[in-house]
Amino acid sequence: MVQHLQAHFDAAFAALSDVTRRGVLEQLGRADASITNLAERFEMTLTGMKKHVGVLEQAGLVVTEKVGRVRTCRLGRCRLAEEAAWIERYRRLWEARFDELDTVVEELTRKEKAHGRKRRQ
Amino acid sequence: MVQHLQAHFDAAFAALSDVTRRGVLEQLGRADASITNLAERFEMTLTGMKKHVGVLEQAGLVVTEKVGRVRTCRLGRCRLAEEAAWIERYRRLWEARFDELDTVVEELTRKEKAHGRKRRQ
DNA sequence: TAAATACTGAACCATATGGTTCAGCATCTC
DNA sequence: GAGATGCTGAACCATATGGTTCAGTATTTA
Repeated sequence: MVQHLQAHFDAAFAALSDVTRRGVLEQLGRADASITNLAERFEMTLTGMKKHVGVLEQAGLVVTEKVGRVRTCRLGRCRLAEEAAWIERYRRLWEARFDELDTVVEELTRKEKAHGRKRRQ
Repeated sequence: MVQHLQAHFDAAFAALSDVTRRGVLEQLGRADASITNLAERFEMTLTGMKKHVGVLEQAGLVVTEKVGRVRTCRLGRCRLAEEAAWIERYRRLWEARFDELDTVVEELTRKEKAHGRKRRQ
């Protein structure tokens, strides 16, 4: 279960680590699109775009459906909820860590003052 | 400026896309650590761990300082604020997109009801 | 000063990534 | 049915990734 989550994190963050793919997600947020649409908009070959869509699909961020000869891409069920939560947890950790550091610095400063000038170089 | 931000996104999300690196960040949230510390905890060679730390450092998530023979790693100034914001924006987009879809579905359902049974196969 | 510790760099390896071209194969459209 | 359209798969390419080993160098420590 945990491994499963971790694998999902790997896939989702990796999917987001490319500027084209982030662009595709934003685009699909505005309207569904075919592979051709996306390839044109991002100025690359169909094959190249299909690979990006594949990565996004693998991560659950996009779903596609082929009807006739055109494959339509739309946003998938993955809403990045866990990913957002992970980052939020990290941010709290970060803050706690630096509050702690502030305390240490403050403590040192306090001691410095208490012990006076004799410590100065 | 935008390119700069995009490059940062690339680096940050890529850094987060590995389970070991996410673990290192969580670890450093608890306490600073040397390369040796981290390598032991994550059961890999010093060289391997150093590469991971390098990636995290590149992304600004970690800073390191070598004093004597030990290099200490701690959390860097990057707090993933923009990344969190990006994801939140995406989530709102996602919801808007699906609300819209709901409206369409609702609309269809309404029409279906209005036009009655004659349409049914 | 010798041995242990901590890191570093180069070299290597397998696999992944981000792209391309080219040759299909369906499916529309005329 | 012929041609245009849209996608697909294989093959290729350069570079990156996630690891390793091995041979150092620098710094403690005994």
